[in-house]
Amino acid sequence: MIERKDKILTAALELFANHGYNGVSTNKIAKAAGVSEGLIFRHFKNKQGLLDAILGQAFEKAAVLYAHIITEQDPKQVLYKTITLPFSVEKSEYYFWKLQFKLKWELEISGKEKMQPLLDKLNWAFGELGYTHPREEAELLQHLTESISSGILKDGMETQQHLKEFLLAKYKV
Amino acid sequence: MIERKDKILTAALELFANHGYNGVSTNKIAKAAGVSEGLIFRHFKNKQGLLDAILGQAFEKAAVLYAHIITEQDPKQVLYKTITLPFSVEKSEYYFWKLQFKLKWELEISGKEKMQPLLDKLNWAFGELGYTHPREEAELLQHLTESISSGILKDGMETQQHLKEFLLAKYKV
DNA sequence: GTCTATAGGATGATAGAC
DNA sequence: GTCTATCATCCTATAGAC
Repeated sequence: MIERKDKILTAALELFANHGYNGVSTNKIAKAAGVSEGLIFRHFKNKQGLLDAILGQAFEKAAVLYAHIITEQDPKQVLYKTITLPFSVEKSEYYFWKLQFKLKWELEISGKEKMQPLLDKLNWAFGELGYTHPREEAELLQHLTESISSGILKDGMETQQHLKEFLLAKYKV
Repeated sequence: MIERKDKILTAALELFANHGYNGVSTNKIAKAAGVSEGLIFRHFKNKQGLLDAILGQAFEKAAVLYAHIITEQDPKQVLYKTITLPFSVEKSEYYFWKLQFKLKWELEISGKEKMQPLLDKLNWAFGELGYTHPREEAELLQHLTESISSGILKDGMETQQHLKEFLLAKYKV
């Protein structure tokens, strides 16, 4: 039995991911979830509380993905996993992922702190591999995966697939 | 004498760039411009019309910047101008630039077509310079400038400055 | 061109019954 | 937990006077 609270969360996630926070009313969310509007406020206090609940879920999902890279001990594997990460996101987590990018611009929620450990790990990996400017290489690769992710979300994974192969060859991993 | 129509455009640009299209009401725009709300609808028909007018201005500004690169005949200079472009945007055009990124996500206005001639030019330049995969190199560099632009808009130009030097050295331009 | 006033509807949020 | 009814506020847009 699917709880109504979860139906609200699922409907809100999809709507927020597709139309942004300010682009979706609680009325629309209630209708999409097949639930009365008042119930949203019972469960989440207000609209912002609903968003926070979804963001909490997103944070957990992201932490799992990042842990795979941060705990990796082989520097070449760190690069490999970083490059392939945008291409390995599950269909079921697609909306969580899109929401991150949407809110980063709409509400200027940066999520920069969450990326710092990843940047540090890349820095370490490039150093281990003998690159002369590991810090800059790390920032560059992070910028690349960021923009490739954006490309996947906007135009589909097929349009970026060839860049994965190209990057893996370029970094020899 | 500054026309009231321009005051509306200026105020709306700043507000849209900072809070997004759905995050700003015509009431707020009117107050920021020191103008009656009704005047907005006289001049621009509706809120969307106001946005379209601003987007028209933004398009013109962008076309000028891109023309500098597309008309360039020296392949090395094409790379140089592409890399330095995000760092050469005028303070006065900052809001236009930020608005592009905001709307790309909020309203899913891609602006992809506008970038195609730039991508073709980069493709040509990398080919001229003897790169074995000019198409992929072009897409990679475009992704990089896209993400560096994003970084400048979010965290300031200082935070990305060292990447400019690093990229110029990397591409030997 | 510009303002004031206002219509008509949507929005976030609450109260009370079941 | 859930729904219905409702409220005060805000929103886009229009009408009419100056």
